[in-house]
Amino acid sequence: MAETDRATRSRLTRGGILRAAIALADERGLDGLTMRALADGLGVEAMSIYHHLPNKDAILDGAIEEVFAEIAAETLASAPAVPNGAAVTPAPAWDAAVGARILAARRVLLRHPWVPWVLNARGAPGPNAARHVDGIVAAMHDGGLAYDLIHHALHALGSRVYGYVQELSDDGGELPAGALEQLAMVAPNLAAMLAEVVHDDPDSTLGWCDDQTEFEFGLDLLLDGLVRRAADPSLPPVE
Amino acid sequence: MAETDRATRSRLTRGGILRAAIALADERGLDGLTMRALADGLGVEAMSIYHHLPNKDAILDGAIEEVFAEIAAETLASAPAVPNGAAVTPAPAWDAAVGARILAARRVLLRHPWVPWVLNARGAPGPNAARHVDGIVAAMHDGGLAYDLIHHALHALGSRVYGYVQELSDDGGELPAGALEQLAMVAPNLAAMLAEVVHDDPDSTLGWCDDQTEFEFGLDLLLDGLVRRAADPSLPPVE
DNA sequence: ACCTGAACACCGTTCAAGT
DNA sequence: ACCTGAACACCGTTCAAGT
Repeated sequence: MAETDRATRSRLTRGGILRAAIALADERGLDGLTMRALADGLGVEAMSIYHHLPNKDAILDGAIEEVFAEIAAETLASAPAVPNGAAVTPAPAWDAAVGARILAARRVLLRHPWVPWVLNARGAPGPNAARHVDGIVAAMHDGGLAYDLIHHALHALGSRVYGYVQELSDDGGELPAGALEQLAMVAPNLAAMLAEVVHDDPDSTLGWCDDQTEFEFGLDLLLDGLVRRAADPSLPPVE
Repeated sequence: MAETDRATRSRLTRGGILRAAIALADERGLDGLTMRALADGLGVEAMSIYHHLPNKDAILDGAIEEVFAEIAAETLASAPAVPNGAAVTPAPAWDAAVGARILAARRVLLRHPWVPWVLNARGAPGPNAARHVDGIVAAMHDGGLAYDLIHHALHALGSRVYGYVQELSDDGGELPAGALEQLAMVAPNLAAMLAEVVHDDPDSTLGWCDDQTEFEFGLDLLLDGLVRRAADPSLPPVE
């Protein structure tokens, strides 16, 4: 079905190109997403794409926007929209509401591991991304936070707002034999820590993503600190 | 002097290549660091470099290691080494010691704005980077934190351990006229926040780096939370 | 041994044709 | 209007020579 679709339909659409780009990046990674490979998958010549999207950056931006549409659906399914009138049900704590939105985004990004790389390189480009952040700002504002604190909070959360943190250590994997002993010669404390922390995270096979526990730990750390500062503005360094 | 140096010395060295690579990336950005441009600056043909470094990734890894040597010097100048015996002077609070090390790294990265991109793409590769992390682990361990909590802390701090956070919003700049009104139609809460937060950060001209206040706010938020969890292990979600 | 020049296999993209 | 094919200006890198 999808096969005949692809074979018969030589007519390109912006949406079809973006969906194909997402599928290709999901499957072969960001390096596999080239204009020529994308055109190949669409049964078309590379240059045909330029009649619907101006350049590759536009494809990446468009693909990211599609992903934020997915995030919006996932958010709606798990976190109710913020009512902008009086709440009929008892309002949930704002930090739980924010956490739910962020974790919904994370679930979607786990299906599209290349997205963080594009976001790092190009930022979050369009209205769908803006709406995602807007929902978080709204939840915080409804929780009584001042815009100034909300602004600091967005910076402190950083990429976590979009559901990811760039993983740098990749300590989940199995180190080769003797690696720990060699590390101990240059970084004994780090080696001692790694030796003690038995690491069995079968989930962290994706190199980019930290495992769920670490993500939630860092998220709670930040949200807790923000809750405390919202309650007691005399706390350390807001401005 | 440096001119004649470059002109007369056609003899290449690994160190000289790495220093030239750093200077080139500092000056023209990561995209400007190509094998051909690097060779040009060294007064040599592109292929000559391959006799001293196996490939471009090795150049990037080597350059990062040089930068971590700079960080070590900066750390030594501002944060005393952790004594591994009994402290003669009253030991500083571990969070202050960790913060000093991280802020020292940040000062160095401000001189090399391309480094975060390489670290994101390739991780921190060598012994100098390991020693930097080791100093932070040591400071935490001396402060009485368990290795398990230290491990969580490293994940929660993420790239902040190396002195940076990837900036995504770039909200410091001047928005074009009417942009805020247009944003308000799709993201009213976000727009209201931006409207209220007058942003005058002349320092944040580097797109990649958040300004010092935001960096320290997020850092303090995390360190405070870690201090509390170290003092009261019954707190939320350690494991 | 160290350095060179031409060439290869890729990129994204421009341009002049085709229908 | 939409799509094509050749070509351009770049990459990192291989290879066969040069000294």
